[in-house]
Amino acid sequence: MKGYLWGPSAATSARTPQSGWEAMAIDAVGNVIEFWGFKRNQGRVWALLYLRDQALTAAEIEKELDLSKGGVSMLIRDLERWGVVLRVRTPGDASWRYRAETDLLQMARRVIEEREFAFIARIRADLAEARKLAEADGSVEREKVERLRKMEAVAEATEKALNVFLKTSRFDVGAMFDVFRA
Amino acid sequence: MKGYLWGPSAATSARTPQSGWEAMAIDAVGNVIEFWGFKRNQGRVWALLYLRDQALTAAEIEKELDLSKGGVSMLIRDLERWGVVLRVRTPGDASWRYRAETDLLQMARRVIEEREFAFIARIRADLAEARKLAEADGSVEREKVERLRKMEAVAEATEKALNVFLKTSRFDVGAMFDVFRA
DNA sequence: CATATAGTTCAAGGCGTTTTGAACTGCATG
DNA sequence: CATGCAGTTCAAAACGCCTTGAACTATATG
Repeated sequence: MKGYLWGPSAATSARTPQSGWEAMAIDAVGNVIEFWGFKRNQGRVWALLYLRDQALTAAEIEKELDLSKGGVSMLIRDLERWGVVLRVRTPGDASWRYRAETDLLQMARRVIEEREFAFIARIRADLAEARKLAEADGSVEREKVERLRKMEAVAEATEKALNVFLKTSRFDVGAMFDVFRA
Repeated sequence: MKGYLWGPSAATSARTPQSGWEAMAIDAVGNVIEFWGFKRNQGRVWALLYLRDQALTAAEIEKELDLSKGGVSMLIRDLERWGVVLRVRTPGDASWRYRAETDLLQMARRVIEEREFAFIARIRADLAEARKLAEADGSVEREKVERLRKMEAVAEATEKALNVFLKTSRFDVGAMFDVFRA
């Protein structure tokens, strides 16, 4: 419903969607990717490139998704860094073109691993530290220390669940996604 | 580092922490809970009540966590609705007191189930709809429809992974957390 | 090397969410 | 039934994140 609907401009290409199904799919991917903790527009850019199945210029992406020049630059930088978009130089053309690599879930897993694990690990460390301090302080009741220990377990549980989450997306899902790589 | 450090007020109770370990633990729980998609301060309120192991008044919570009156009211409302905090009336006291129930992870799972599944389901529906439209439109290449189908698979994968995530936190973790209920 | 166009950077602005605080409601008590 | 305090509500402020757009840098071309 947002972006991607500023008039027909029918001349652009035979591919320009008349009915909104392309935009709908693009936005849907944007939403999935947002769920995984990335920016909506990162998902939309990837989806556009993937669906069109051809390398587009930054200017084209900007126009198709109704983003700003600077925004496209930054979004592409992220996607390149994660290896899900490739920058290619076409012969007679002065500007770069970008095309989608297909391992979107792989990258999600990788980035989440780096990002979230560090975060949860830090929390666990804080709780462990708090418990140690409480234990050292002789005046703290045993029961209270016990409760701190249980709270640590919450953080551990989160870490563990996250682990399973990622493992699943690696094998279960990963196998399923070999279609992409084929 | 934020909230919870406005001077000693040593008279309040023998429990008032001199060294920051209690605040540290409370903030850590706030961070875990935020990770699970709730408000940081919902976690902090729960953690305070759980750690103190006694029913506190709204005024006390307000003071201990340096929150506003209105904020405490709303936070408690949420926690009550989710069943992780109970409202109790003490005999000689005009005001309510609140105490922590111990099934924090249970509630996280329940709320996530309601909230996230609906969200992902909607996305999947959008993608399916987009594919149907594309299929109906005869001018769309087969390859493109195929790509739409693969994008649907991403959404399905997300749903599946989420499922495993929640199942894990139910059994694996759930078992571990029987200590809370004991 | 001058020019034009592509791409990058980042301060400022926009936007959605959370928190505040003041007005209000409700309840218990004298 | 008047008073005071506990609790609720909600508009406005604060906050954090994302995007914009203008200035800047890099690159290709004649």
